[in-house]
Amino acid sequence: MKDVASAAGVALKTVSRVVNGEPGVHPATAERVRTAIDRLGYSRNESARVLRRGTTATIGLVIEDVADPFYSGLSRAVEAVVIDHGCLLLSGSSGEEPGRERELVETFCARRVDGLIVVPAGDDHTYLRSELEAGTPVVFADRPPGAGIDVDTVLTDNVGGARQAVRHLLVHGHRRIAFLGDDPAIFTAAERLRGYRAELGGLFDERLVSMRPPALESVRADLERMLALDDPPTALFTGNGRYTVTTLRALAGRRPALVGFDDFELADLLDPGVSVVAQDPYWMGRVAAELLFRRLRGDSGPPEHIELPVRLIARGSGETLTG
Amino acid sequence: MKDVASAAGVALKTVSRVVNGEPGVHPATAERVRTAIDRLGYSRNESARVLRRGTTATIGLVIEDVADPFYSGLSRAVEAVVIDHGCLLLSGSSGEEPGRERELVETFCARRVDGLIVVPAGDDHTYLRSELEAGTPVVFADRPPGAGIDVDTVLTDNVGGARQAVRHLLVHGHRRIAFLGDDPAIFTAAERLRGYRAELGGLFDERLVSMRPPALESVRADLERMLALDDPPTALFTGNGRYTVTTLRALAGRRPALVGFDDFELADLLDPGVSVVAQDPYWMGRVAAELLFRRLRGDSGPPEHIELPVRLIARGSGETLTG
DNA sequence: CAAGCCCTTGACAACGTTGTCTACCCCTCC
DNA sequence: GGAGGGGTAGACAACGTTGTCAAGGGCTTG
Repeated sequence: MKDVASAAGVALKTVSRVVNGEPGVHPATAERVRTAIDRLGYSRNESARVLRRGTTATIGLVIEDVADPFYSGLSRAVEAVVIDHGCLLLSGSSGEEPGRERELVETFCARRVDGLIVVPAGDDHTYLRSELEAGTPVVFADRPPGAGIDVDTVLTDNVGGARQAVRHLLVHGHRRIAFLGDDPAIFTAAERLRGYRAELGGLFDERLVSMRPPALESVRADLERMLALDDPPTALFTGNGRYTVTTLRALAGRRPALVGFDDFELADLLDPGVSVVAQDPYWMGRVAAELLFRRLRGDSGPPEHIELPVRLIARGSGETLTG
Repeated sequence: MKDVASAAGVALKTVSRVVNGEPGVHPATAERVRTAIDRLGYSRNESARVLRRGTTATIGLVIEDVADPFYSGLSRAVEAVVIDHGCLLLSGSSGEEPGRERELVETFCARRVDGLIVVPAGDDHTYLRSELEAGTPVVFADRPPGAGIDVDTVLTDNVGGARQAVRHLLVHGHRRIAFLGDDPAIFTAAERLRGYRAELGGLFDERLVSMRPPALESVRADLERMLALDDPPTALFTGNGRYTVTTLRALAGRRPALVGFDDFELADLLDPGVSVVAQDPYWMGRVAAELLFRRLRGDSGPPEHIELPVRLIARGSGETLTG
């Protein structure tokens, strides 16, 4: 900028004014400055600007894994809202590791993001306290913060969704309904198990529950074990999109009734189409981001806890009594 | 930091030393400083640091759309490499708009990223010239830069992949092979068309080519038109993952032979399994990122043009002569 | 005991920007 | 003609950090 100023024969401040479109610069001068800028290929140093102004126009997003369609959908929605507000998005994947989640949050804070959207991997967020006290708004998405922290949260109606899935299977005559889901240490998995159990009531049988990481081999083993029971399941409820796909693969052609949590591309093209209770990741991203920007605009009401509904999409796999 | 210094009763510089783990600080002093840091919840202001040091430990990534599995896979790979090098990744989606691509690149440059990985949307990259001259390394991935710019590039062997797909169908007896792909203004689409045409030779028939955005309705219309010909296609070659899925949907149960460019989740679970020539987005991301870091370490050889091979995966859909 | 060295610490400037305050010119109006 | 006002322009400090240089104290060594 100094170079531009001397090239255009004006003071530093005048260049600054031109760059920022501030009024009070003679058109001819402004033109001269712009020419110098183009000629020198100058671009404003954003770090210096941030340092001086104290605001970064940047939002941080911590998700679990960009390559998971649920989170990449959420990511895209957040990015769209962030751009609409003229801001930049910083994002990173925690890979379900609490340490990495914290690292990312701290990196983002060191870069002085104006706000944060976090899909937590861990369940201790006391490390966020000083940042929250400093006034940085934080919105938790998909999973709530750990004990002792109360901030804006956007969740899916996991319990209701699971109940809806199970009820759908019950209505179609199934009595032996298995649940295959993620480690119950993960909030959404635990909630869905809770809904499953509540809806099943007396029909609940813990031998029909398998909860561990969605590796093909382990899912297959659990499935074989269940199907070998005297009273095997006639229907399956899978706890998330990855689980549904892994289960389909493990079934290798066998087709007990199936309802999955999360919609996924091609669910309609399989035979039979896979019935699901669908979340809308794009919507969740939008809601979380809009809420964050409302906070940034100064809304300082009590923390909001939003719960998004799910939608059951029947495609065939949950409507048969074949088991 | 000033507050920390006075709280700990030391000079600014001593705090700086502790924060950066520099040697030459008495352990007891360091401990006192650390206590003060914890108590005040201090975190270093990265902008000031960048301003002073001139290096940001940040890489910028411009892709087409985070929510596309190909790009989210690439994204994840780049992120992994970037983290291994202790850097932060800035990423954004261009949405196939040249203007947005440029905006993103310029935003990243204003934030003084140390390097850039770009999946270009436009075909004029002269705007990058001053940045390149300033010494910022740039790697193009998936698509090459526009005329007049010669930088590191990591592409897929699009022509070879398309030939391989077509050859596979020819070997299985097909003579009427249609191509459904994206707008040929998109580099990869044009290249794949070129490979398709080259491999078909005299069998090429322009009535069997459809190239436009992958909207269900237009794909369906083109497909119906082709299938209504006197000598309709008995096999289809689809130009990318989104196209393959859209085509499957438009086919609505009819199953001419099909080979798609790009692998996709569940391709193996459809009936018949969908044969594809598979790219590896994760690998492309790694290669591009490693190349970028080699440049950052000072490698200043001539621009490299890497072409990654594809792999044909036969799953059944391309091995039948049913049309 | 003095010279010299290492260990620890601090003072200060500089990075590139912008907010504040002031200076100047030209015009209008009394 | 002088006072006042709007339109332009610049000087300067400050943002929070780190690199450079120098100072002080305790130790070793001749």
